[in-house]
Formats: sequence, C-alpha cells, structure tokens
Amino acid sequence: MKLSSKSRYAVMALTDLAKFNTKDPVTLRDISLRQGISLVYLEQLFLKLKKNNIVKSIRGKKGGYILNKKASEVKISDILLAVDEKIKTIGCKKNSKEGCNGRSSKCITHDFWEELEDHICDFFKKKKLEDLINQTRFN
Amino acid sequence: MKLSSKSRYAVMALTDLAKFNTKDPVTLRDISLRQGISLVYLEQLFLKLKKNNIVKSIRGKKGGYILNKKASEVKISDILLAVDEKIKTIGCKKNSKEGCNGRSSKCITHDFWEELEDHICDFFKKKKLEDLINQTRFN
DNA sequence: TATATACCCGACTATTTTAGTCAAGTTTAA
DNA sequence: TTAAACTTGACTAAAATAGTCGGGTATATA
Repeated sequence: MKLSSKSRYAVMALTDLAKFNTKDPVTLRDISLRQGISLVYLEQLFLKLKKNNIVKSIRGKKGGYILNKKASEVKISDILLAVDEKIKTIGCKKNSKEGCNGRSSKCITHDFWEELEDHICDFFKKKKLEDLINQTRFN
Repeated sequence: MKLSSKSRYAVMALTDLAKFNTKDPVTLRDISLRQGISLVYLEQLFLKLKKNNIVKSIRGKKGGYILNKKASEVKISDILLAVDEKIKTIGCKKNSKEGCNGRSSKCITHDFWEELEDHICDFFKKKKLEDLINQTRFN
C-alpha cells in the first residue's frame, strides 16, 4: 500500500507554489530546482492541475503558475483527484450487481475495505493545502 | 493508492478460517473453493501466516489450519505485517540523516505523509479479525 | 517585431511490482 | 501403504509506474 510519486510530487509542488505565491507567478523551473522534481514531469502534473482549476497559468515572459483559490480552500483530496490518484483498496465495484469476484454478491470482507477507503478519504478531505505550508521547515 | 490483492486475500482467507474454525482444522482447499482464491496462492500466504504465528498447521489426512490465537486477539495489522504489506506512503526513510530526496534533510511535505501513514496504521491496529467475522453476510 | 521564456501535448520506454503458475518435494492420519 | 495435505523455490506474463523525448504554441518585454 503506497502512494504514487505522482501524487507525492503534486502535493509537494503545490505546497511549494503556495509558499512562494506572493505576487508574481511561480515558474515550474523554480519549483523543479527547489524540490528536485524533473521539470518535464512537473509540466505533466500542472497540465492536469490546471484542467481541474487548482492552478492558473500565466504565459509568456515572467509567466508561471498561481493558485486558483486560497490555500485554505484547496483540499488535498482535490489535488489527488486532479492527478488521477485512485484510492481503491479493493477490486470490488461499489454498486455492481455482479459482485466483487464475479461469484458472490459481496466478498466476505467487502464492508471492511469500504470502511478503510472512507477512513483514508476523510483524511484527505479534511486536510487543506494551507495546513501543509508551515508544517515543515523549508529545506 | 491501493492495497495489494495479496493482503486482500490474506484477510479474506483468515476471516473465512475464523468463521469455520469450530473444532476441526480448515483445509486450504475449502477456503479456496469458498472464497475463489487459487489454492497454490493460498499456500504461499499461509506459509507466511504460519511463520508469523498467526495460524498453526496440522499435517496429514484430516489436517488443515487453525488460528493460533482467538479472533479477538488478531489485529489486522498483524496480518498485513505477516504477508509483507508495506504501509509506506513516502520514499523518505523515517530516521535517515540523508533525508527524503538526498537533498534536504526533510522534504517539504514529510510530516504530512507521516501523519497519513499513522492514520492508516491506526485503523489496522484497532481492527480485529473478530470484527470482520459477522460484518458481512456470507456468500 | 523579434525572441527568449514559459507553457502545452502526445508518444514512447525502461524498470519494477504484482499476481499467479509450475514442479517437486515432505509429512502423517487412516 | 497411500492419499490428503502442507512446504518450498523458481519462474513468468501482465500491468503499472516513473519518467524521457521531441516538437510544438503563446506572449511579455526589449
């Protein structure tokens, strides 16, 4: 059970962005250097974050990215959703008639996994980007 | 973020075992048939569960497996540990001096991921095998 | 209006992990 | 004696992951 580095990078990058999002847009190049994440990989991530209205891009010289909302309004779950992180502990389809393993209508531990899923999702929904900004000392 | 089917199967199989663990040992063949898990795969899992003192095996004809403790004393976290499920949300080493990405001593979101890890582990530590037995109707 | 800076996008690939099989045993109750 | 059941290591196909590569497009500034 692990989180993909896609998600880890997305949260790291946005935390960095939120920290430096004072007035001028922040360039991916800067985030890349500060956080040690490949620039090309960041581009992929920010494309998705933009499509999901988490950031706005400003093109041209002096361009870069800014947050689309206040850091206090960005849920971590929004970020994970944007980069396609799936919180799926089970193969069972939630409201499927054919059931979890194609045999019984529900596998014997179905409810347990669903509970786990909710437990994790709750955590991500409660946490806001703002909560992360001042949590750790910066480099 | 997903749980391996190794873990899912281990929990399913043990829940099944706990349900049928009345007097006689339960054979893997029966668990395999009831739960739709490959017999050979179950053998692999129960080897690990046995090494970790979660089950005991009884050899020979009429043999099979029984729980080594009461179902109320088996934590789900014990099971996951036994089959090598890693709850690692981050690459960061917990008490390493070199730090998470080989650069800074701690990555910017380190504390957040650690909190998530604890959140998930707590869930698994609180849940006992017994809690699962009567949760879902059986097939 | 030239151009450097920065974003945009699809295709591709090496590596790792996962899920599961295969084959060949050993043990023991009946 | 033998069938049922556990034991073990090696192997493999498929999927997911973490990125790279190459070639764009948009626009602020000089």
